[in-house]
Amino acid sequence: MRIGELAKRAGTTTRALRFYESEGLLEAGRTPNGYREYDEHHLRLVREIQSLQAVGLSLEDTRPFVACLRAGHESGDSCPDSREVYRRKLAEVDACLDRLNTVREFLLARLAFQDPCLVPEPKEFQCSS
Amino acid sequence: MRIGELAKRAGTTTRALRFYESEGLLEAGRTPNGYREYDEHHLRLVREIQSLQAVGLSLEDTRPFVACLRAGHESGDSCPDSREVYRRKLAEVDACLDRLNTVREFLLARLAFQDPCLVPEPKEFQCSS
DNA sequence: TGTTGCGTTGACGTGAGCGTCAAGGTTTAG
DNA sequence: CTAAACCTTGACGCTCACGTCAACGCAACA
Repeated sequence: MRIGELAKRAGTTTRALRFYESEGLLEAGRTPNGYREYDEHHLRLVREIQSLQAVGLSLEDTRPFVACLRAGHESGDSCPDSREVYRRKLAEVDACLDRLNTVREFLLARLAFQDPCLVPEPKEFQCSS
Repeated sequence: MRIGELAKRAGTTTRALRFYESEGLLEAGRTPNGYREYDEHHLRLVREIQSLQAVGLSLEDTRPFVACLRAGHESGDSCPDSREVYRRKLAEVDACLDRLNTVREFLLARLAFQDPCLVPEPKEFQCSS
């Protein structure tokens, strides 16, 4: 199938697919006229990437999973590198939960009373996912 | 005091202070030679902005607090607009906590077993703070 | 007088993951 | 034959809160 169809079937855009390729995540074959050519295996890879992104992993973090699938494993997270990414992300999530709970307490307190002196935190504060 | 001293006392940079001014958050006076001129009140405003940013509020969100202080209130969060920002942020944080807990469960499950089919979520997923 | 260290504006860079043209070639339907 | 609907590469845009020059003016000290 060509890029438009793959995009449609995966529920994404051609731009995203070309971007994945530019990042070395999705190597496509080419037809004689230069069009990209994909198969079901590619669809599987794209779905894997999407699932992982939905959990908050960066594109870079999906790399080991894609490699794992391309290495022939039936699931992308059965390789050590993938599991390491899971562990790292879990730690991030835990830290983020702690931080957000603190923030939540702060907001509740501020909405309840007034003026308890603001205490700026260690600045290392970035929770996203 | 001039911009360098204010930056030092607030623990920030001159670039940030100029940026706040360009955003209309921090209006400075000018000496005859064109230098910006600040006082203790400005320092208070900068500290307010920093505290709020540390809790995960955007610069845009700090606007009502700054306005509240400039309106003469002793605390920036005693005005209705400020409290509304708190409430909105609290809702965001709650949604984020829910989402992160889901992600956490997912990661734990994946690290424990293998291969339970990935379920991509509603895509409206962005937790940051 | 020269140097160092302040200040000024302006403009481009950063990161993530694409969106959105631009300017063309190809294929397909009518 | 032609127009629509695909495809190609390349390049700039977007968000956010500044960082980092560049090129210059002003001030203080030896």
